Amino acid sequence: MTRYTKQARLLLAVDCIIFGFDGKELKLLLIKRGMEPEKGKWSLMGGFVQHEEDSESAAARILKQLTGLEGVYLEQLHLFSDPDRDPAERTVSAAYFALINIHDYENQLNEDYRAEWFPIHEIPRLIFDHSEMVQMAKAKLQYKAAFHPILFELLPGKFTIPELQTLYEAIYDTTLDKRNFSRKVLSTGLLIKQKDKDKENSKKGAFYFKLDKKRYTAKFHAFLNFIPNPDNLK
Amino acid sequence: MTRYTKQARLLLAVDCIIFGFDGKELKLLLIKRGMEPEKGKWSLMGGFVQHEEDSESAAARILKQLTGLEGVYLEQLHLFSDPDRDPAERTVSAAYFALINIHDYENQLNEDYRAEWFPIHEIPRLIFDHSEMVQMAKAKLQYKAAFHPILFELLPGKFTIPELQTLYEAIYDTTLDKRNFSRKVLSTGLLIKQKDKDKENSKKGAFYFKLDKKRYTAKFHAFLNFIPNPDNLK
DNA sequence: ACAAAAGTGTTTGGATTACACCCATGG
DNA sequence: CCATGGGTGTAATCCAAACACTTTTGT
Repeated sequence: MTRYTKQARLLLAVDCIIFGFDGKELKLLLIKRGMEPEKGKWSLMGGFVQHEEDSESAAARILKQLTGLEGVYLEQLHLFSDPDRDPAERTVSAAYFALINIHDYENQLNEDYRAEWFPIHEIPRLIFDHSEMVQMAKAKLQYKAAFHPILFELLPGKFTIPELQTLYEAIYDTTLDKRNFSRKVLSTGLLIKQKDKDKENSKKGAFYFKLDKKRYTAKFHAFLNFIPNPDNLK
Repeated sequence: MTRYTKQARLLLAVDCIIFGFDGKELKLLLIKRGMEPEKGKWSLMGGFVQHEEDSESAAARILKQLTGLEGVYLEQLHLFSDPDRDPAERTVSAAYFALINIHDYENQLNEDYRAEWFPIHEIPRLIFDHSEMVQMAKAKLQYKAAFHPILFELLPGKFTIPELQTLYEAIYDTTLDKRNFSRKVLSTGLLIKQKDKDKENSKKGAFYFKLDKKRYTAKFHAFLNFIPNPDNLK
């Protein structure tokens, strides 16, 4: 059997940039690294790709290890391959970003990792090139969410329009006109109005909506233009 | 020194999806694979990432090996990591796509690889998962070119508006209205009209334009909306 | 003189924006 | 009864699309 005898072998890791939204702020789930080097420092959740799995499965496995969640939105971001990125040994890392419903996650948390949610504007210093990964993930999320209805992945099954607007405002660090916003969102035909209201956040109460799963799947790649001037993104 | 002793090591390759434009058609540069397995079959140009280099440098090196070109537009596409993608040995591959000016390339060709340009609609069967890579690269090129002025990378330093339009039409397999197209393109302020004309392709002759490099760099990430209805892309 | 491609302007409809008031409720 | 946030409509503007004729010149 043929083998590529002269070539260098290396380690393949995956790291997950895990976004969550608590109704108010965009957050990132970080852990205290459990192994040397840099043990005890803040880090993205990661792990090594095993011999019989691809990097997508590895990312899903690792995400489940930490959060207990399956079927989460997970997308390959970038391969980071600087020869010196990990001082211990040549390791390249495929970064994935995940969008999770922060409420699903509560209670399921694997205590082993001492994970914590950090507001996106208060990310601590991270090991290796993880800060760069976070930067890139943020940029990609902004880019993608400007055109595709991806942010619903961050919300619970039932949500209100004002909640959704707060989420967009958090992602883009801006404020939006609520009349224009709700018109745009509703005009996509992706939302189904419910009979009940959320009374937590206001006296009047705001109607809940659910995603129309069929149309969501169908329109996922359509260009929806939620954001007024998507220039000056990257 | 710490090492990750229990983990599996593997090979990291890069493969390049090399696009070119001959003024008429979008093309892809393929080689006859020179090693086992699958020796002699059509393949993307690729190679292994060396111990002291990152995957970007490896892709640039490999591109130069084949075409002699440096400073080429090169962008990471995706990491392909199916455990069985290479039957010889576990190898993951970072795919990069390159946009080159097909005329720069002529004459410099490295004969060793028996490379040939194939029209994008007549790609032969490729080894491993290379067809999937090509598919993804095409989709990404379409996606990106709908918003960003990336296609100039495929043209020579001097080009005409009709040439540019032909290129867009080739990428999207469609036809465009030349009045609307030229207005849009010129309104970006990216083009500088030259004094001379191309007399090859018409009796009247079409004025040459050059890219305004400064503005091109500045506006590279802006949203230019060259394509009427970018829905139904992916 | 005619064929072939380049170049150019106007009109129309739809979409996006800006903007302000009323509604329902809990305290 | 009033403070708080939810919900809705309209007018003005801008942008994109549709569309046709004139120009140049090689043959």
